[in-house]
Amino acid sequence: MTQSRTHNCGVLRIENVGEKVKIVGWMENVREVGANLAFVVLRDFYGTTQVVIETEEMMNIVKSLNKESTISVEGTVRERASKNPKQPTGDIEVVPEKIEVLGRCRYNELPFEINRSREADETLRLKYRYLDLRNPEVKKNIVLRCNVVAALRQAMMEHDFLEITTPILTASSPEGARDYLVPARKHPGKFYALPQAPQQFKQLLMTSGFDRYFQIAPCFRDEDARGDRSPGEFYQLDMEMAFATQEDVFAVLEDVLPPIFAKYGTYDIASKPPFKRIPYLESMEKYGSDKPDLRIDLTATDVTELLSDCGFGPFEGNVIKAIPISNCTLTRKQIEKLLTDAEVQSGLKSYWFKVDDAGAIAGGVAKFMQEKKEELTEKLDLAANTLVVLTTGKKEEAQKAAGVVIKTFGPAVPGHMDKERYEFCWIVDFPMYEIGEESGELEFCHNPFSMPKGGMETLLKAERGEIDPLTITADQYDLVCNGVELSSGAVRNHDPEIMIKSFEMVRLGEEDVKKKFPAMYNAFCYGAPPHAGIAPGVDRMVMLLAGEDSIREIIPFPMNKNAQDVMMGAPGTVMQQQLDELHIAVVGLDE
RNA sequence: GGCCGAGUAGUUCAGUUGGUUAGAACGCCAGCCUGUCACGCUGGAGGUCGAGGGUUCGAGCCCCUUCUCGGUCGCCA
Repeated sequence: MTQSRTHNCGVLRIENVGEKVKIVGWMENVREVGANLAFVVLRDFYGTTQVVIETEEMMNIVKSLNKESTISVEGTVRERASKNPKQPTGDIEVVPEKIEVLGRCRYNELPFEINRSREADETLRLKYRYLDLRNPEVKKNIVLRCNVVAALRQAMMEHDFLEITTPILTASSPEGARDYLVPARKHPGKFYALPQAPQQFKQLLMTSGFDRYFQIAPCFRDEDARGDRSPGEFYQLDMEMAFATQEDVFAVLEDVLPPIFAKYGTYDIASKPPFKRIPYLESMEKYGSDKPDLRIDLTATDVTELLSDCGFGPFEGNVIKAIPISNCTLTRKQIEKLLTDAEVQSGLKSYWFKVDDAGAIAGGVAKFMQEKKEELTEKLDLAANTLVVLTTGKKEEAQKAAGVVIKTFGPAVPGHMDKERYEFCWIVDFPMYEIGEESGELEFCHNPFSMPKGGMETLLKAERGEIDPLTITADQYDLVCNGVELSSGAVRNHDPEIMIKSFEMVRLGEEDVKKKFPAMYNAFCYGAPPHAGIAPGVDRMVMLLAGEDSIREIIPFPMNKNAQDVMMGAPGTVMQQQLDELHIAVVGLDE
C-alpha cells in the first residue's frame, strides 16, 4: 500500500468491518493482557483507534517500541469481541498485517504523561510544549482559537471590511506602553519598534479612503504579564470605519460577536443587541469597576453621609460603599474567608455586618450600625438574612474595593450570579482627562487619539475656564464581557486643530503633535474623514470562550510570566558578529 | 520593583513536636495474565528534599541569604 493512510484514527466504525485499512499515529498506550494478546491505542489528530496484537511477530514489534512512537498499521477492520461504548471507534479494532515504525520515541519516560499534562508543572509543560499539545484537552483550545479567528474573519468580510496588513517593523511611538526595539543595521544608533497596535496605520488607511479596515493584528508591548495578559505579544481584532460614529462601531460588533460567542463558547447564551451601555462614572459608582461582570446582580451604594460619623475608626473622613447581599446564609467563617480573598486582590480591607433571620443587625461591625439601623434599612433595602459588606478609603479605593468584593461574593453566594452566559456591555463616556497621580497635573486619561465630545467648542470652553476639563468626555468606549475588558475603542480626533488644542490642555502643543505623530498629523491636513474603531483582544476572547483562567492555555506557544520562551530559549545571547553588525556593545554583563 | 504562595522520585503530592533506612499514587523496568479499554496481579529500580550558609548530638522540617516558578499590585495611552 503506497498511500500514507486510508483513514484517520477517528473515523472507523462498525460499517467499515472487513475493510483493508492503513492508519498512522502515536502509540498512546499498550495494554498487554496475555502472552500473545495486547491492545495498542493509536492516536492521531482526529481520535484513537484500537489495534489488536495477536501474534508473536507483532508483539515483538510493539514491545520494542516506547510509547509515543509513531507507527503505521496496515490491516483489517474487525468487530470487537467486547465493545467500548465510551469511544467513537469503540465498536471496532484493526488487526494488523504490517506495522512500520515511522518515528521512534527515544525515551521510555516522558516529562509528563500526555493525557495528564495539564496537571504538570507549567514550566515543564512550556518547555515540552510540543508534547503538551499532544494532549487532546490542550489541543482543543488551539483548534477553538483557529475556528474563532476564522469566524471573526468571515463575519468581518461579510460586513464589507477589508483585511489589510500593516508593518511589523515600524517607528517607536512615544505614548503608551514600553516598546520592543529592533536595532537598524543600516542606521547605527537607530531603532525600529514593533507596533503596540496598528493604531496610526489604520487611521492613515482611513485618510486613504479605505472605508472599512480590519486585521487580526499582532501587537507587541513590553509590559509585565498577568493571568489574562500574555507578556510581549498578543492579537487584536483591529478595526476602523470611515465616516462612522460610535453607534456604527457598536452595531458591527453587536452583530459579529454574539453569534460567535454562542456558537464557540462554553455557554450557549450571549447578550442580544443592543448591549447595555454604562457611563464610566456610573460603572465606577455602581460596580466599583470599569469592567463589571453583569452576570452578578450585586451593586454598591454610597453610604458615606450615613456612616462617616458612626464611630468606626476606619470610616472617618473616608468614602464608604455598601454592598448588600440578600439571602446570604454564609457562616461568619466563610464571610471572613471571602473578605480575606478580596483583600489579597485589592489590597484593601473591608468590613461587614448582617441582618439575621430575626431582623437584628449582628456580626462584624454591627455595634457601630445599631444607631443607623432604620436609615440603613431604608437606603439599602435591607431584609432578613442580608449580608452587608462595607468598603472604605479614598473614593477610588472604596470603589475599587467594592468592585473586588462584588466579584468575590457574586459567585460565592448562591442566587447572585447566573454564570452560564456571556453578558456584554459597553462602558461609555470615558473622561478625556484626569489628574495624573505623579504629576498632579492634567493628563490624557486614556489615549490622545480620541475626539473630545463637543470638539473644539468644548476645549475652548475649558480653556476659558467655563467648564472643568475633568468633565470633558470622549466618544471612547470599552467592550466588556463577563468582567473581562475585551477592547477599547473611540471616535478618533481627525481634525489637526482640535488635536493641537487637545494637546495644549495637557501643556503640549503643535510641535509635540507633529513630533509624536508626524504621519497622522500631516495626513489629517489633507482632508480626513471622521472615523471610529475598536480592537477586541483575540486572546482574551478565546480565553473567555474556552472558559480558561490562564491566557497561556489558548496560545499555541506561550511565553512564561517573565517573557521567556523556555522551549526555544528566548531571549538568548547572540554571536558577537551579529552584535557588531548592529553596532551594539553589550556592557556590564559578566559572562 | 512590592506583597503572598510554592519548590521533596520521571510526574502529582504526603511527610506528625527536629529523631532509625524520606513515603504514596501514576509512570518506568522485569515476570505472570487470551478481550483489555484509567486492564489486573507480583516484584524491582528510581531522591544532592531548588541552591548556599547557620542553629543543633541530630534538619525535608527551625533561622538567614539566594535562585526559580505562579498569583497579585505597580505597569499595560
